[in-house]
Amino acid sequence: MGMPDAPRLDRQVCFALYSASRAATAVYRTLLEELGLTYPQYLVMLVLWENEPRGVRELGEELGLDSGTLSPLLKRLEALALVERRRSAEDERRVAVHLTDAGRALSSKASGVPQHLAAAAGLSPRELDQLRETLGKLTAALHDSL
Amino acid sequence: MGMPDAPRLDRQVCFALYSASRAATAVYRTLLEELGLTYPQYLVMLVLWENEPRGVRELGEELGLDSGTLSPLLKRLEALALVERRRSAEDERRVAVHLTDAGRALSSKASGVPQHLAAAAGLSPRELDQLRETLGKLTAALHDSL
DNA sequence: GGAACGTAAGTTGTACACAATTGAATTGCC
DNA sequence: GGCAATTCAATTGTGTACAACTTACGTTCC
Repeated sequence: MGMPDAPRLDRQVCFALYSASRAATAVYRTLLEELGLTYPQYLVMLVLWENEPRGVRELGEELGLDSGTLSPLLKRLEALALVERRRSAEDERRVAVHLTDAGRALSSKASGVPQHLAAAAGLSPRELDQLRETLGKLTAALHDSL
Repeated sequence: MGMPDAPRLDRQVCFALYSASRAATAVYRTLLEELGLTYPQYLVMLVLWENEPRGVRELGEELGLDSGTLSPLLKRLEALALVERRRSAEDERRVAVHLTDAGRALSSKASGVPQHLAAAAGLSPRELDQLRETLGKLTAALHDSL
């Protein structure tokens, strides 16, 4: 029944991680549908709601995404009229991403999302805390190993 | 400094999940490079190494992926001569995915991957166990909420 | 002040994910 | 038996991810 030493074991943690991440994205998908955002777009908006304007590189550092991902994503946010990209006057290489009024206004419509997600998670606050901490350690160790 | 009630809190667990998952995929990317596989392709091979042949739908159920993801992925595995797809004779709708000799042989080359990943994770066996369990509960709850 | 180096954002190409649709094959139910 | 409903895989279209490359701009250091 199966190959003698096929690495089944490893499916465990990494596959669990992969599955959980996709499941969370799926829940976000339904919640964010009425806002017209995807999960990565929502993450960018979260960063901008905290503090704006931000450079593309800055956004990339906060989210761990590179310009290959962010450039088209920001173009779509701009097409939705939620952000504006302006070439910096001092440094023409930089593009500052500003919120529009509509982008700022979306913040209040998104304010219920975290509670919905916490409810859908079905874990106690203690478990969520523990999970966040373990995932942080894991991410750091994985990055160090590269 | 920042919007009054922008939902920063929620970046925590879900963003941690998203980051950890991408970090794990990045480590797999370097490990699997010499095998010529991506992480999702490796997952499919793991399932096939366990038991073979499998239908596309079966693979999809094990991995939580649909035919829109699997069909092109399996085509690439076939182009690599690791699998063969054969229309079932009894039910012409079904496609059975078989391993080739090369596909079977790859199993031994992949046998070191789990250990490498466990080492890169930097977590104790107890933490990994706990993490796997919590992620399992989380994934189940998230799926139930849809 | 001009070449070498470095940095920022964008582009290209490959590979997932997933919703929605299609088309072929099977099953159920009259 | 025959047709509607279902099932299966593939396809289409959109949106990430990320490596590799390009282009434009700045900085340094002669």
